[in-house]
Amino acid sequence: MDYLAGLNPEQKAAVLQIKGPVMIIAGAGSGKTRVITYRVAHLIRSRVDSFNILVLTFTNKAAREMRERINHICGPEAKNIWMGTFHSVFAKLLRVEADKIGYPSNFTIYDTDDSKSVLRAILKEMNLDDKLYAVNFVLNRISAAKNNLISWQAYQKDEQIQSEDHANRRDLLGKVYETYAQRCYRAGAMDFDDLLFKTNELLRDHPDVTNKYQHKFKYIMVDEYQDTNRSQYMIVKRLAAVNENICVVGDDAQSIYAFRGANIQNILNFEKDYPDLKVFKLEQNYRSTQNIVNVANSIISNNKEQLKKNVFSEKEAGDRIKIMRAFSDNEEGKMVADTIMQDRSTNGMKWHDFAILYRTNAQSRSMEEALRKLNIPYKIYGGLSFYQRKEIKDLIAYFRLTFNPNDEEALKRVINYPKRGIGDTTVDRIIVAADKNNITPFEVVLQPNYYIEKAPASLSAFAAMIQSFQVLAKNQSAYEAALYIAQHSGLLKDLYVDKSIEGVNRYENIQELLNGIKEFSEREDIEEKGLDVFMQDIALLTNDDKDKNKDADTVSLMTIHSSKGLEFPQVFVVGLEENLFPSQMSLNSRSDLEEERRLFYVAVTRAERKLSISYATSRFKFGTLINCEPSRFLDEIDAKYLELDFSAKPQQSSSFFDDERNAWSRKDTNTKTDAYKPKPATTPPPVKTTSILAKAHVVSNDFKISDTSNLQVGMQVEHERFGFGKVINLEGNKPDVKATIFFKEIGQKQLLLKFAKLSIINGIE
DNA sequence: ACTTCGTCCGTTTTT
DNA sequence: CGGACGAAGT
Repeated sequence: MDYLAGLNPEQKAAVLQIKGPVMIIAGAGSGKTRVITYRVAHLIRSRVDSFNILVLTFTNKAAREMRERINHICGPEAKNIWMGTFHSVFAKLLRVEADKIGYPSNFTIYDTDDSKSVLRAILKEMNLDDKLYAVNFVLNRISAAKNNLISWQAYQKDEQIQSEDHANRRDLLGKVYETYAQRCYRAGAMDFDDLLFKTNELLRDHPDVTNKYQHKFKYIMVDEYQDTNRSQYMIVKRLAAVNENICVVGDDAQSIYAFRGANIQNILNFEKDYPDLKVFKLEQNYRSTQNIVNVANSIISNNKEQLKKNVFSEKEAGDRIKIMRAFSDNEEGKMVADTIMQDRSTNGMKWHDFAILYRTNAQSRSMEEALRKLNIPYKIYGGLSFYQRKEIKDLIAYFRLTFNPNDEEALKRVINYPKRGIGDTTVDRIIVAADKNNITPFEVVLQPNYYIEKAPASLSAFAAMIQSFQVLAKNQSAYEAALYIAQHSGLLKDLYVDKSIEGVNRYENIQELLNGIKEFSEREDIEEKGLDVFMQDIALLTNDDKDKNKDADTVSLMTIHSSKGLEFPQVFVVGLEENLFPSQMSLNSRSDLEEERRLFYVAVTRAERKLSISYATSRFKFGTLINCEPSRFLDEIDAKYLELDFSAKPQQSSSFFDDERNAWSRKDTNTKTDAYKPKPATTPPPVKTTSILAKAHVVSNDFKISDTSNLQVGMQVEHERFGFGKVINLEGNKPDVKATIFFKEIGQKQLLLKFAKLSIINGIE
């Protein structure tokens, strides 16, 4: 029982309570992960079969870390535990049970880009106003519906929803949702929300299946429970219904994902679901100094809705929290970089002891620039992940198509990449034919001449190629198949030819992916090593996956959202300005604002020893400079914990920041509104630059378009815009003759004669 | 069929 | 400022 020794009484009690419903309210830095891992270890030591344990997390990283730690304590038994993100665990389950809901077990997982692309196509087909039906809006709406377990049928029947859509002149949203759902189904694809939504349908409609998993997962633990949405909530509730050995862990103060459907009520009301619930509160913070904890507490106390708890620290009081004011976003970056430079040498710290946290990804730019200037090594977390890069998605699209030829998005992505003469019009014809005949686009491609007019021969070649991939993928290892596909699709060559910096980069990325697949192929610990297995949850992987040099000594930059669960000796929270943090979007409702405040709470509680908070009084937004006022959140912190790092005015009034805010409004009462108007009226109309170049050549009086069918090398010609030139080469056949012409004013150009308007001046000199 | 250029648009946050 | 999309040119 050695693992219990290092726990405080509350932690220990939570670990030991393995039967029945349990809720652990874990304040920031209170040793939550330890408690979960030890609790799992304790389950196994208590002779619970590891096959009967399910642990759900929100990020792959959390799952991986936890598995490692449990592995450490329990050894190989850990492997049998179902542990992972909601999305990956239920994707796995759905692949097993796919036939029950009419899906192939190798269904594709559409990422957000895929979903948007499907929607764009639908909205276009339906001829809907792209202002009213903005893709992002529509996707959010559908996503919200799914997360609340509202099917498209229910959506269309729901009077409240319908009247709301009607009032907004978006009557066809329900129809869009329906088409979207059908399109995904036809493609054998599920989006992120479907993974949970369909799991719910499966469990709802198949009692035998539900029963099976209820008895399999006798012990269920859910991390970050405050971030669950209705869909996740219902899955957990169903699975736990028989044994009720359900343990949820979370912190209502750190619920920051309402925007994607998380419902904080799930944790606030958990007790109502399980009356004989045992609640444990972990209130001692082992991470941060007292000052930091106190600041965090004073921030969160402004929220109305919360479970009451008293987070405290017994560490030293620590430094006061430094508030920095900058005059611009660039200066803010400079101040942060300077401070890092200085503190590192003064206090003998490592680069990796520092983190810079911001509200929006766009803010990383000014920080990066400042760090680069001082040669400070840094790493940006989040942003677009390896798997979101174009070249990676392209190759993966070939893989997807190989295993699921119905995957329409994958098909559209690669049917003409690399270029093989299948243009948009042909693709449109394919889609139309597929819709009309109620078949998948790939089936059209298999018999192009039967379904569409004027099918290019390259279509059949493309189909044959994909089919050859299918055969190959069955018989070869993941690596062999992947390499073959990369080569024979032409993708590898296409990238190889591009010798630009980005081109070389892309080529290297592909190599890196292939290496990753190779490693996968050589793994000893799994049975099935086909490319299809590798592919299964690749859509669910995110950035932190292939961190080869995660030990590198660098400053960390990331959004506050992605910092959740992490901790750093010294933290900078930047951009504490009205309309940025709190975000402008959150100012309309109390609950949104409270979520912003929780986000601030999360940011502050990442710091172990030192915390600096900064704001700028002006910054660039969409390329224009705007004025900013300090965030209201700054006022909410008790001033006694603060240290203002600029020549502060005498603090006679209750709040310094009030002064500054008033100063702004006195100076310019329109600051707020001006900044967010699309374009200030003062901006002069943009100067047309095109005509200047275009008119560089004045056409001769006797310019008339000649018949160029007998054009020969060496002839002098005149072009409307390019001026006088000499033909230096001709290539290509009949209608597609391409001429290379050297123009006196402009230089060498390639022109297609069937389009070019040329006047022949004279013959060969 | 493909390329290039101009316009419009917008940003939270992510599995 | 940067990406996404449509129009016009090649």
